[in-house]
Amino acid sequence: MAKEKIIDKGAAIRQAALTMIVDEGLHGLSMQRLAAKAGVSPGTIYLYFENRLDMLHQLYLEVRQRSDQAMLDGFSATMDFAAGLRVLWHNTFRYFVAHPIEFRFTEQFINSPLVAAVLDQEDPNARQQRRDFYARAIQNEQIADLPVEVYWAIAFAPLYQFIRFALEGSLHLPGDFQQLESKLEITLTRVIKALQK
Amino acid sequence: MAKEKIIDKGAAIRQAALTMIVDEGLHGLSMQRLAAKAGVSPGTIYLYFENRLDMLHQLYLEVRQRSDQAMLDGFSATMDFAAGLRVLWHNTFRYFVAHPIEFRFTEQFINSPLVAAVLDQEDPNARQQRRDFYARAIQNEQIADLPVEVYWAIAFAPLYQFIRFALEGSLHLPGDFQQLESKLEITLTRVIKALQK
DNA sequence: TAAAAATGAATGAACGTTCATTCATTTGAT
DNA sequence: ATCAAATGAATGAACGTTCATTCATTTTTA
Repeated sequence: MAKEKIIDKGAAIRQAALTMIVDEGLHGLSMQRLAAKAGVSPGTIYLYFENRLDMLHQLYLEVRQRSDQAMLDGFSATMDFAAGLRVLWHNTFRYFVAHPIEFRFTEQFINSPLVAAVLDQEDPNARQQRRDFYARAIQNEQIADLPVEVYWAIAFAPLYQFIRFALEGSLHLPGDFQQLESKLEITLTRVIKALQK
Repeated sequence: MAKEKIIDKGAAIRQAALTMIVDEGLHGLSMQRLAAKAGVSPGTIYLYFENRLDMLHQLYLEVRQRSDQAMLDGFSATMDFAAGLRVLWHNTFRYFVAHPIEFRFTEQFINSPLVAAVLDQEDPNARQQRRDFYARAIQNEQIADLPVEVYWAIAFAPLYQFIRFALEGSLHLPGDFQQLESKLEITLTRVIKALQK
């Protein structure tokens, strides 16, 4: 009943584009070489995307949507602060360790001027959930009443730096993932301490 | 005795290149448009740089050298941990708030695959000083005996995130810089708390 | 006036994008 | 059940432009 192999050209293009960007940079993505790598003709790309810039925007929004979704798995803004932050941290860490190409693509994109064009198109639900969580934690006196930039810089920047380390390192060695998760836990514990009243 | 105006073409090229990259991305830097913007002919660029890639590498290493120098101003690895970290944070913050283009260029570059080619050419003295400072702080029990990734993620990631916020925000408004420095100080205090034994 | 610095026209390769064309599949009339 | 008509996904050659780079020539400096 099921087809033996459905060749989804749109998916092939997306996949090839991400790895090309990660390997060669945003400037290294040429439409003709992308077509060759995706096993598709140049014209085909333009059936799926309006143009090169539109493709980059779409790629980012899709990748970002998926990681935002993964981050919120099992999370609720009404959770106890330490428990909620732990969920956010572990979800994010696991998702990006499993999807390193998406992590590096995201980092390249958000550090390029391209990001300005899509900032307002990011998932508003994810954003709102994180906001509510922060507001509630202050209200319940689970964390100090810190300015939002201070809160954000302490609560999340170490997480992303830690993921960067994890992806640079020797993740292929056995046992490394567990060791990393335990170091992540140490980091998280101290971050929570830093935010408390 | 001094010339009225010394036109340093090398400096004009470097300056124009940085702003072009910040405004249009690494892929937006074309040699011909760069020449036009720097008020120089295309061939002139090749008197100062071997080729486009060499220029990007040199730009990064020079920018990085200057920010590393600024960061270490008045710092010594033998300082008390809290005092030393405060010097590093404020130096870095002030330098990049005064040089936003260099900050954004650096962020773009280190998040691109180009960084791999120059990682081993970064200032080894700056690196060693930071290492010594970390080792001493543990030895003197001024901070907990944390894995280096944990230490680094907590001690510096919030600083760079905070600079990112500062550069996005309305720095041109009067009084904003002082307000930012006081928020930086709040962040630093909590980071130090997170690292202590 | 000799040397050094700078020029800018020229080059071929590569770029993003277009579009006339193909053809396997789906539709609908019989 | 048959088959002509219609569809639209996919192609890839071709377009005009822009790319990084070169080098014979001119300008500036000392």
